[in-house]
Formats: sequence, structure tokens, C-alpha cells
Amino acid sequence: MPEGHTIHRLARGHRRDLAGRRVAVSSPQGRFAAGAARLDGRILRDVEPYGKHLFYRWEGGGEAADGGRVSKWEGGGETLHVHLGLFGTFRSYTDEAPEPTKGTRLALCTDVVTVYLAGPTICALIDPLTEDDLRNRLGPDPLRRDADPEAAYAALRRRRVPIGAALLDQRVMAGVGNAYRAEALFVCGIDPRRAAHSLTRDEFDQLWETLVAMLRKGVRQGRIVTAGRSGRFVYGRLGEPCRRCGAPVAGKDMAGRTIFFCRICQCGGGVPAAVP
DNA sequence: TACATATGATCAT
DNA sequence: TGATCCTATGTAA
Repeated sequence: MPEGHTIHRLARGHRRDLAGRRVAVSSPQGRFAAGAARLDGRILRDVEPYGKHLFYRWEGGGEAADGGRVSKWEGGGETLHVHLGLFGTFRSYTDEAPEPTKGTRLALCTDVVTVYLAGPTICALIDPLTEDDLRNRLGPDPLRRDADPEAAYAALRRRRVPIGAALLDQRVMAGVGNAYRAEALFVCGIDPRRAAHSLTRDEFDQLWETLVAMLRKGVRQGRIVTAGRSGRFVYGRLGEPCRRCGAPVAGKDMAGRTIFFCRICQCGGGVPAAVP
């Protein structure tokens, strides 16, 4: 589930349900017990998405358990950082919440909602310097208004890897995952095996616009729908007929994951498919 | 019960 | 490139 659209959608929902409210924070599984104790009972100020990362910001510095000794966690600087990785999932319950599953790392409860987080790659408190380092390593996020596509273009021109690999590199742009890289390259008629730096300016512009449109649609719909009412062009369709030309969809390992593409429709600078 | 699988990322070699 | 970490779900046995 988690590419950038999922993260931005979660941020919206959590901002709506949790921000401005006092939150009971716990870690049923126990692996985030210390962090949860730091946050428990505080008011969530805001939730910010960036690429596949979520940042939860809290009011106040909390009452230090050790009686007020200044630590790096105090002073209002701590932020909850969540990255879902491949397996992470959030679940929200507005009615009665079920018992958390065995792997529930984090529980956030307000008077209106209970949120469970299981399986994240990252669930940790970070200080501002750590957050800076992290964000400086991320390329522009097509879903953010402040995204600067020039930075992504410049990064692509420097890469000596295939464009299909470069799109998964979060330093190039943040938020694109295995499904969107395949779908966007298909729509733009770009062969994923081409060198990243070989993209023309026009090709890059079209690719960026396509990703912005696709990701936004994903946020609206809560799932990745790129072809027609409920389908996808190539992602996960190995061997099935291409929706444009009928040739079997190809699969190839690229950057450790399978890239799906059409050898006919994406032969270099092929004719672009219709943008959804 | 066991296993395969999944839209991610890091670290070691 | 391969090993590793994280969890839930669906299918096979």
C-alpha cells in the first residue's frame, strides 16, 4: 500500500482526527514503549507528509519523567517519525476499536478515533537535526506544493543508472515507488532501461506532470488506479496483454524490484499513451 | 501449520 | 548483489 499517495492520505486523515487533540499514546507491542511514554497525553499539533515519511509534531516538551532534567527529547523539539516501509499499515477505528494485534507498535487514541500502527520500518522520536539530515537527503515530493521539479531533473541528469532505477531513488524524487514508476514510464512511453540522463527536457516534464497527476489521483482514491476504472497499465500484470498494443507485459529486475513494462509501447521515445 | 507474497530501505560484501 | 528487518494476508498442505 505505501507509496507517497498513501502517506499523504494518512497525513490528511490523521490531521483531521488527531491534530489539536490530546492523544493517549501507547505501544501495545512494547517496542516503542519509551517513545510512547514521552508523548502520552500531549496534544498533537500537526502531521506533515514528505515523500514516504510522516512527521507528527506535538505541543509542549512534556513532563520529564526524571523530574525536569533537560535532555535532547525535551524543549518541544521532538517529532514522531514514521516510515511504513513495505509492510507498515495504519488502521483507524471511529467506533469501538478491536484489541490491537500482536505487532501493533503504536496506538494513538483520542475521543474520536483510535489509530493502530503495525509493521513500520521506522517509528521513532527524532530531534530537529536528525530531521534536517533526513530531509536533505530527499528529492522533491511531487505531491507537495513546494516541490521543485528542477531539483529532480538535475539529479536525474547526474545519474548513471537506468531511469527505472532512478525513480525509486528517494534522493531523486520522494514518494514514488514500484507501482508508480512502472505506470508513469508506461504512460510516457519511456523505456525503463534507458539511462536516466538520456531523458530529454520534454520527456522529464511529461514524466513529472504524469507523476503529479497520478499521485494526486491516488491520494483522492486511496489506491493506485491508472488505467480505466479500476486497472493498471502494466504494474503486476506480467505476461498479460498490454492494454494498448496487446503484447505481453514484460518484467525485469531493476534496483532490486520488478519493473513491469511493454517492450512495444516503451521502445525508446515511443508514442505516449493517453494520460489518465 | 507453513509458506509465499507485498506498493521499502539499509547495510555488508 | 544479497542478506536482513518489519507484519498481515491469502493460499496450499
